[in-house]
Amino acid sequence: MEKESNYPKRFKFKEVQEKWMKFWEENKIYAFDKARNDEIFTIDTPPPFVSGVLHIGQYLNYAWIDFVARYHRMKGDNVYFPQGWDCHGLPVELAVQKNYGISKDDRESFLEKCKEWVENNIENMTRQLDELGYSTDWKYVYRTMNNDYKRKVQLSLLDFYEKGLLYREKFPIHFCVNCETSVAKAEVGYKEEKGKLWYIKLSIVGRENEFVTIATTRPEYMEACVAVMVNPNDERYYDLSAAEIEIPFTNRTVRVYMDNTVDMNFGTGVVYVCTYGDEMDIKWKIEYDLDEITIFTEDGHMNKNSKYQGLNIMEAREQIVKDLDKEGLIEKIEDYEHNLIIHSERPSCRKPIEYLPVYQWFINVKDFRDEIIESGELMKWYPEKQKQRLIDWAEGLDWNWVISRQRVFGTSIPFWYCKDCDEIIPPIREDLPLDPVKVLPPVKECPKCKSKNIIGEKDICDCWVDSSITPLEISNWKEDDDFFKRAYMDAKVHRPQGYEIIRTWLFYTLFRCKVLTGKAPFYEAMINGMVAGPDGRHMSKSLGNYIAPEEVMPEFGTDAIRYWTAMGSLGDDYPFEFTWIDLQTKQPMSNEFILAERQKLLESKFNKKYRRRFEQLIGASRFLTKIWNAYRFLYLNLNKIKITDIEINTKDLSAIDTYFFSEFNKNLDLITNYFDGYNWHGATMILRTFFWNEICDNYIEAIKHKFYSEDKQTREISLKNALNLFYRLLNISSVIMPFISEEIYSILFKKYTNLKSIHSENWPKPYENISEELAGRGKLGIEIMKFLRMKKSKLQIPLNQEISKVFILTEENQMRALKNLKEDIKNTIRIDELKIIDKSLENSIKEKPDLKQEVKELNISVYIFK
RNA sequence: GGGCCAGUGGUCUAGUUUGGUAUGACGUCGCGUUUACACCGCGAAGGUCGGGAGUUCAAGUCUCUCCUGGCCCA
Repeated sequence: MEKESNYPKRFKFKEVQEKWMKFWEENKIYAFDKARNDEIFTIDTPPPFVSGVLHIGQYLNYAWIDFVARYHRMKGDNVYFPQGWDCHGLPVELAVQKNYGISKDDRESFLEKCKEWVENNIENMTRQLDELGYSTDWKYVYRTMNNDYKRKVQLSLLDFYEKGLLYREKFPIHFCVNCETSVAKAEVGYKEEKGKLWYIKLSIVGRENEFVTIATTRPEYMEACVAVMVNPNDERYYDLSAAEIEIPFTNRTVRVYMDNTVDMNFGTGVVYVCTYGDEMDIKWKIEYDLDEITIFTEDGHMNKNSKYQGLNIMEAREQIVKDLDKEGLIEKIEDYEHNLIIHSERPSCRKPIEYLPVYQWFINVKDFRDEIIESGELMKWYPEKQKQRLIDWAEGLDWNWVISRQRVFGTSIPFWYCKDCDEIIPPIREDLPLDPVKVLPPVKECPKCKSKNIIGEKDICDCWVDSSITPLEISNWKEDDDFFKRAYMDAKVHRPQGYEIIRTWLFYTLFRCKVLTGKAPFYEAMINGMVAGPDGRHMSKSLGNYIAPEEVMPEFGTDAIRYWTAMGSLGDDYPFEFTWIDLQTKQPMSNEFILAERQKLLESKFNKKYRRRFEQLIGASRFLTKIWNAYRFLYLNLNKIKITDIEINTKDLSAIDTYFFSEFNKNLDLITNYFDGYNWHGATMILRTFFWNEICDNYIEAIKHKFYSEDKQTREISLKNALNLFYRLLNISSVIMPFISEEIYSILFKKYTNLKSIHSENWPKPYENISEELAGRGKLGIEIMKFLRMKKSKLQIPLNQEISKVFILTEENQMRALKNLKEDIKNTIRIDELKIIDKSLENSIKEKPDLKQEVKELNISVYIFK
């Protein structure tokens, strides 16, 4: 007998994970073979933003990607599976400012710190992915902050410039006049505020004493008014079509436009368009090509375009209202509650945000709407319905892409411009990558106006400019033409991602890669949903429904987490379940109660009183334990029964074996179909049910007795058959649960194959030459066993106790089959005396059974004697 | 405010494209206690498919509307 340590009762995932993580890396189990020259299956994985830790939603995302990689490798595809890191972003700058107290103005050391911070985070997150069993080949890792990556980004921008698709123009951005800085969209928020609605009368040109009344929350914008809008369906204003309106205190008039996005129920149904009161103003300015009249300075005062020059915004508002009132132009003032856009990410500020036009860099994307849709249509979508998100977005697109950001840590926009005539000066291709702030322009003077006033652009690229060329980065675009052809042009490129970035990452990638290469980048996309809290709401710390991966990984291990992710459904949100439990009473507690307790108690006390129970992960762990126990049983017998291989011979198959092999074939087919459609949920359900309820509860139970047979050959053949079937199931499991599969493989199967790792194994094949007729007989046997087991339970006979006598009556045509199954039934159910009797002899049975029942479906009657 | 997606027993989930009274798991309850596994086995209860209206012989499945949640945009 071997020691307990050789077949531990429990699956010790901690040690197992460490062991195999190391083994896989040292033996390069997941290495991409660049020399292999068949078609490449490229997986264009999302480069996660290097926030420091992966959250549970990303675990789902990356586990799924790993399923794709493992499954396709097993299917024999030449899988190219690199991983990257999205390094740039506002949060890096904010973190560095906060954690190191360095200002952006100290550009060089600030950038150094940003890099350092990113490096640390990449290290942590790499470790997390390794722990997740992520089978990427780290040899092909990339980072958006590296020079070779930046080079590709800048080359692509130069291409766009040369195609006439890149330009520079003034465009309004969020601007905080309190902090005197531009702010990113992520830094602004909305605040409910009680304000006023001013009704202002404006006179109509050429119509004596006729006025139109507009309603506004921002009267100080009056002087920046460039148009007046009404809804074309608004009967009140039919006569206003194309009328000219006088703007008070200016010598200007503006036109009235009809636009059906105007809300007829707001105020009077007439609104004015200014530079720029809100986002609608920006939209209308572009749509109707309106003038641009700025009246604010960057420090929040009126500028030279205003008669109130020098006053701040609120002072100007007061004054203009007074002046309008003096002229009798204020019709009325109402209280009004509205959402104010504020600088919400800086708690010390939280002041209103204005829109100020500044020079921005643009890429023309509007003209490529149809091409993007076409690229989307060319792809296979899993699930199909997510395609709609892309198409709706593309169809509704009405702005070009603003690619510049007023930040410092990012890819430089590699252009200069002439301060006098706005001419753009491109870099020399061979000089890329470069930072135009630090490098002199390739010309001495402006080629257009001869000015010497040439400025290097200091804005940097939006992160999506970096990340929307990932298929080009991983295929070595403009570095290695041969590999680019193989890994992009001729490859099947798979794109896995969440639905929340269809409109950004996927959209821009489809756009840019097509423009740059002429070929739509993707063969297919697999879309995952978002992970929600147990209440179905978005996970957030303040809602108390948040869970960090490190809170559950040590308790349940990787395979259980991966199993949980596999149970999520394709393209839909998936809640992470847990229940709060009172540790004393063991009762579940409501979320509201827990939130209240959290606020009342100290954290340490709270943690002593309450604990979370993770139902889904418990369910996953049980399945792992079940697999583990099945392995242990086979292993224990393998120690007693010596076999030299696990090959099967069709002629050695019993009816029972045949039935389960046939069932395996059917289930393999189902699972393969589910996997082909990236429906992990469907596949995992089948695997679990088949393995647990068929293989463990029925198959192993039904062949157990053969392991103790007197006949050596019976013992060997039955064990071989069982191991063979178990191995195929283990191969399927290895996609979802790589650690337990490898562990069992190493103990049970390695000696019969010549593979270092189960992860080098192929996708299992179905059993050949299976007699369906024999399988039918096996099924009959199993059904009878199930029936007898149930009745034994009903009669309260312990399962290990023998039933003294059982008669099975059946018709002539089934007699032979049952006689062949007799030993299996007798030994599995533990019956002392089992008789198969012809039904026509029923009347001759004199004994009184404890239970007598006819089973029509099986065409039998059963007599049971306790 | 707009667009899209989702809403199935206490909880999660299959089924919705091609209409015919619902799948599996967790939990609950009853019985069984041990040479693979009580993180087990056998069995049972529990839903009319978010609300309402409509189409149809028939709707979870089609149409409309409302509610709730999610994502993106505003």
